[in-house]
Amino acid sequence: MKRDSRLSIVLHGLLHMQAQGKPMTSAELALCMDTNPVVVRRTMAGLRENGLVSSEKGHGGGWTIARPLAGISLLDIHESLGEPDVVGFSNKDESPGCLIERAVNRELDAAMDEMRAVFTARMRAITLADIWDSVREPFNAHHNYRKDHPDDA
Amino acid sequence: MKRDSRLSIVLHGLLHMQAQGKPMTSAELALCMDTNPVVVRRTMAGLRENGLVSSEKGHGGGWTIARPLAGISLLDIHESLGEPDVVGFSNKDESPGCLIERAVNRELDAAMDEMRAVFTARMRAITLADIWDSVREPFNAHHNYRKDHPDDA
DNA sequence: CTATCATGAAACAAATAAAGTTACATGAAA
DNA sequence: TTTCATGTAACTTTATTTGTTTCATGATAG
Repeated sequence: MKRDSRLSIVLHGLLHMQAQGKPMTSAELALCMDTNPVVVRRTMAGLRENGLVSSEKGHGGGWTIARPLAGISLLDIHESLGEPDVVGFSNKDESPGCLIERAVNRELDAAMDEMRAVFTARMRAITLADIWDSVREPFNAHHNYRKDHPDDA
Repeated sequence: MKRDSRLSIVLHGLLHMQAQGKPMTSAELALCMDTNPVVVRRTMAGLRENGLVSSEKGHGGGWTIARPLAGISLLDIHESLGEPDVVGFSNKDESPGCLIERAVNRELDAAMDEMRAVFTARMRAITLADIWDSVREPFNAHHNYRKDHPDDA
């Protein structure tokens, strides 16, 4: 366990929810995603706060996507996870007195900012609908049949 | 201790070596950089293997930059550190069977690749000489005096 | 009503990796 | 031959992510 894989986990789960077409429990999602029900709840909690998904208790409860797929960008999801830093390195000291270290920080900060900008731009441009379509493309090409998918209703 | 800050550490050290104009011991560098002599040796080791710096034992020993500053790019240094991944997130499973997860990985991999490309391009374009110049600029502007720096000899 | 199911949340344990530290061997210079 | 400095291995500390246990809360079925 090293790098943050929550974005990967959440996206995987959301698209399984879409494929299912009805509420999925944390336990079901955890099975799909090879993880733990508590991890699912913990990770989905931020998305619920931002209105991307909703959750219901009791019989027939579970998780549901609360908005059209085309209205949920990967950036929305990233922000719902608390915007963890997507850059894997950092300066040793963020506000040093040493002029040399400040000059080093300036260069590295510029690189980090550009990396973050590239990430943000991409995540803003991609919606869940885009990924969902890319999942269904090979299937449709093979079977030439699309009626049994929930979003075709 | 969270993110990898070795690049920051090494750059800081190299420019202090440049400022000093003579070999600096690991202990001296560690003081400048608020770290430990062993950390300095460990971090500089990769740079020595790649011929960017040299080290000498015994009296008067220490670390020296082995090439002109303009011939050392930040990418050279990054590679000498073993090319640690500069992206701070990852896929949960790199080669999953699930088609949905594969589609998710495709999107995130594309974003990660673009971030790495941006980083690499920037690091390739910047040399130690560039940063060294940016350190001296404010000094020169203030004092209008440049003769006491080793690289002006 | 109550038994069951599912989320909510807190607390704790395991895994990983960077950085710090200790200890000692090696080799060069005074 | 003493001192200084690197080379290296082993261990500890700290930070972060993920996994796990436990129990409270609330909703539905019967």
